[in-house]
Amino acid sequence: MANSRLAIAIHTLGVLAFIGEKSVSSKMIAGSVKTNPVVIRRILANFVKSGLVEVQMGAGGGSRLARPAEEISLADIYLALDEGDMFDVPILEDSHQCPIGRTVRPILKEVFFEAESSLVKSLGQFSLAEVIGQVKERMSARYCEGTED
Amino acid sequence: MANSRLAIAIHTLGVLAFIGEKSVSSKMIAGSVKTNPVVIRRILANFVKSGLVEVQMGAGGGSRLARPAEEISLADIYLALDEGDMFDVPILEDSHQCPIGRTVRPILKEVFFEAESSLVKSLGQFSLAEVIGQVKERMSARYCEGTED
DNA sequence: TCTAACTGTAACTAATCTAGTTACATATCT
DNA sequence: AGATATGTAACTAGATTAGTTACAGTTAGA
Repeated sequence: MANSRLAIAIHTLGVLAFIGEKSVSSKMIAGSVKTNPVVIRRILANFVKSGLVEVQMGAGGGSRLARPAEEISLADIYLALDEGDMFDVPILEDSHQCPIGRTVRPILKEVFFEAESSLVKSLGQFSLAEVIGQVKERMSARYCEGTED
Repeated sequence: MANSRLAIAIHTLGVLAFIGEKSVSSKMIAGSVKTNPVVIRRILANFVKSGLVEVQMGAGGGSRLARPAEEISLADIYLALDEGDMFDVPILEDSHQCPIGRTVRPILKEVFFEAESSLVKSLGQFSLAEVIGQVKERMSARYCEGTED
């Protein structure tokens, strides 16, 4: 498995947080993330829907955070992407011969729901502001050393 | 996203736990899970590698748990599947123009590692025995009522 | 020792998902 | 009007998953 949507999403909002008040175009963000502007716009559409981002169309338009980066957690970002369940549990009809197969699904559903909730809770402990804060720290440290790790 | 491997894997070990001492063929398990025996054998191969299951080849062979179901947690099962990172973080070369892009990757790696650890920890709170115990409970409840939910 | 019942694994297909891309209608500023 | 944005549909390429067939190797038991 491996899905880079969450990483791209956080990076995208990170750019908005970094820039601040000004509107940023999807083209600029795409440059930072190194992908196509349409990919960025698709992700931004999720954020508009969940109220994390405000977008302005037309010349000089672009997007910016709808609230301070301190008040946006990584859980907010993850949930805004609306990716659905992390683990799938195949449906077996009631007519299925094996009683285990007929019975185990709701139990697994519950367990997976709890596991995914733990993940979201963990993501909720970090704010976008903290992530950007760390980026700034490392950027300046790197600049002073004049070298990469 | 959606991956049913974990559900199939737990179901598979559940059958082994349910049967107990006797060896169970991949064909039988496949019948319960409603899939192909090869799919089951592929998953069983992961469990053999991590020591959760013992397999015997040849006539009358099959697989069984290598230790009691009480001592197998859902985290053990998840980790045995060896699915790699849940979230990918694209690599941007040091030469990449945007400093955010160059710097954010290790930070996201850390955050995602913690989030995934929380998920594993949550899975670790359930044992295979508990899952099978609940299956048995619901099976008998269902039998008594003579109807489905 | 032969046979039937197993596993291990390679190879292929079909379905699904993600990312990337082009294209174009629509909106907005100057 | 013209330049600059977004929104979104449509297509392609690549990766991944599940399902399937096929077959070599292993083992128990008649």
